[in-house]
Amino acid sequence: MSKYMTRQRKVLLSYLSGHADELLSAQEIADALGPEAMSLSAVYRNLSELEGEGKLRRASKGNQREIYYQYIDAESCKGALHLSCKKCGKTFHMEPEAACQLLDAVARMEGFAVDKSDTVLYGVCGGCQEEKER
Amino acid sequence: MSKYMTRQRKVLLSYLSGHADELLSAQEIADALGPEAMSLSAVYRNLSELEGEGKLRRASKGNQREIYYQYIDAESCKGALHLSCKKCGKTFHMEPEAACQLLDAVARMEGFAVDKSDTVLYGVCGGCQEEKER
DNA sequence: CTAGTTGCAAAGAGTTTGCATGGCG
DNA sequence: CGCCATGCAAACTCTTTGCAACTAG
Repeated sequence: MSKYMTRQRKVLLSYLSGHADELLSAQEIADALGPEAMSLSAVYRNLSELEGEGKLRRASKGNQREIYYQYIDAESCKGALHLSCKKCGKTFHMEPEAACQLLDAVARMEGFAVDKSDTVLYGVCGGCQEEKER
Repeated sequence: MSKYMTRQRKVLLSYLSGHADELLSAQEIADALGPEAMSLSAVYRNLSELEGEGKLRRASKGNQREIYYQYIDAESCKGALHLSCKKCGKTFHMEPEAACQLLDAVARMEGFAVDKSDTVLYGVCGGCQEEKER
């Protein structure tokens, strides 16, 4: 898709690499990079391309209308199932083998083939559960 | 929250009851009810209220920017895990017991407490898998 | 050089809100 | 009757797009 590696694209990719798995809005990314780095529209256009390449996923956050983008780093995320904590907002990874076992179980029982890259489990992480108990 | 049961509210609730679990946009609902039934803004206002009461969930569909609403009928959905097919768009329910087993497994392995009412598994349903094979 | 990219500003799409009118209880 | 809800249209927010200037290869 992308033929040229422009200055803007480099900065964006660099930023995203350092923030893999985080839910970021286009505006947040543009702000983080600074107005001199690249325009908002360039952010949108690059995000769209990354999405087309499957390196990025669109997601919604809470009950907001804004679109959030999540960079899926090939190495750290391959095959992992994503767990998102509603309290602290952090994303966790479930080991690929364990995730496959679970999803295979769903396939056997329901005849439904779950797609790991599109699915996110929402709940409360271990850390936040402890806080709650106190 | 809602103090009066207006004609519009009745029509809306009646429609939603017959379409529990479906992903519907505000516009689709307004169109289905007809322009005489209620205005688009009334649809939005009522949906917001239902959301506040926990009877409705916001969701995003595919990679669209539109917000979709899903009516969670207390009886048919309690405890069930939702499975959403990316091909046909239909939503399926996974039996409560089976779902609990799976999610308990996640809790044990990862220390992560999954919330069934917020989680949706995306993938391809049995019917669409067969079509694909042909 | 040439085609892909960028910035800016204008256009779109969807959702929310202000205000006067109307209707439930 | 009083107050909540509705309808309409304007206001908003976020995202996309047109176009001329720019730049990577």
